Amino acid sequence: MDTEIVCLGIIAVEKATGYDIRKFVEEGPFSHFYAAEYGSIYPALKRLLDKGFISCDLIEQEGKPSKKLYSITSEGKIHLIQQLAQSDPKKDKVRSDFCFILFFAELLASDHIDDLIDNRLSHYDEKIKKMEEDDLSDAPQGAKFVHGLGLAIYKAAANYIQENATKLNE
Amino acid sequence: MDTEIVCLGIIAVEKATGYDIRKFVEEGPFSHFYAAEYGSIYPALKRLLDKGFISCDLIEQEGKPSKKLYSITSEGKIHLIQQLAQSDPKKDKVRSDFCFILFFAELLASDHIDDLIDNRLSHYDEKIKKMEEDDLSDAPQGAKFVHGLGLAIYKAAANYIQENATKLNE
DNA sequence: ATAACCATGTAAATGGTTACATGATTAG
DNA sequence: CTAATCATGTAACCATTTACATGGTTAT
Repeated sequence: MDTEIVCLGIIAVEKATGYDIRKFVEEGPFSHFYAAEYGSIYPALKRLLDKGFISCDLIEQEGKPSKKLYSITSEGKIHLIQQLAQSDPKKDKVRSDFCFILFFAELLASDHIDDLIDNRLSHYDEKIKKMEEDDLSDAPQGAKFVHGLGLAIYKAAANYIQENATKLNE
Repeated sequence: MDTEIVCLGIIAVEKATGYDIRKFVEEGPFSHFYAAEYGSIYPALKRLLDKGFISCDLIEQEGKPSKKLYSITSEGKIHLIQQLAQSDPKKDKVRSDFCFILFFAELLASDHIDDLIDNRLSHYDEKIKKMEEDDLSDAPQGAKFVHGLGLAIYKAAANYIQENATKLNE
C-alpha cells in the first residue's frame, strides 16, 4: 500500500487534484493512518495516468491557478479492488518519537516532560474535537468504521496520558 | 529519531548486540512504536562506534557464533541526553494497510472482511497477552508509562473492532 | 531431515521527504 | 504588508527494507 495505490483510492472516493489528496492525508479521513507529501503524490499521479488508472481534466479557475482534476477509470477501479482484495495487509508501521523520548523519562528535566505531555494532550484534544465534528451521515460504512477506530484510539491515548502523566514527575 | 539514536538508547538500557537490538524493536519494549531491520541496525552500530558513542567487546561463545556486545560510553550518554532533550519530537508516523483496506469495505467480499477482522483481533489478543505478562517491577517509570500507553491503545482498538465489526457486514 | 535460532554484515533497490522553483489572490 | 491558501512539479537527498552471503547448533 504505497502512495500510488493510496492516491488511486482517494480519487475513487471522489475526483481530486494532487493538492486535494495532500489535504486528504494531512487533515482528512486518512490523516490518522497515512501520510504523504507533494513530492510523492505528484509523481504517483503521473504513473497512475500513464497506466490508464486515472484520467485528467484541466480546470481553469478565476483568481486561482488552474488545476488538474483526476478521475478514476474503469481499469483503475478494477486495479484498486484487486489490490484491496489481496488478503495480506502489511502490519502497521508506527514510529513515535514521543514514546521513545518518554521511555527515557528518568534522563529528562521535569519541565521538559511537562511540555511534552501538555503538547501531546492538546494535540489529541484538537484531533478529537475535529473528528467529532466530522459529518459522516453520508459516508459509507468502511469510512465510518475507520473514523471511529481512529477516534477510539486517540481518546484512549489521551485518557491514559491524563491519568498516568503524574507518575513521570516524582 | 532515526535507527542510530534508537540503537544508542537501547544500548543505554543495557549492553546489547545488533541481534539483541532487533529483538528489542521486534518483540521487546519498543515493538509498539518503532521498527528496524538488520540492514539498518548494523550500519548504525558502525557509525555509533566511529563517533565514539559506544564501545565494543567481542564475546566468544561455545556452540554459538561469536558476538559483538556494545556498551555506551560517557560521550554516548551525553549525546543521548542531548537528543532526548531537544524538545521538538516529530509527530507520530502511522501507516496502516488495515485501515486503508477497510476504508473501502464496500468494495470487499464479506468473507474477506471477516478474515481481516479475525486476524487483527487475534493479533491484538496475542500482543495484549504478552504485554500483560511482562514483568516491569524493576523497570523505570518511563518504560512503565510507555508500556502502559501501548497496552491501553491496543485494548481500545481491539475493543472498538469487536463492538463495531458487525456493521461492516450488512 | 528440516525448521528455527544464533549471529554478522553488505549491496541493491525502494520509497519517501525536503528543498527548490513559480506565482496569483485573499484574509488579517 | 504579511501570512496563508491555492496549485503544480522536479531534483537531490535520505532512510529503510529486501535480498544476498555464510554457517554452526538445537529442537522437532
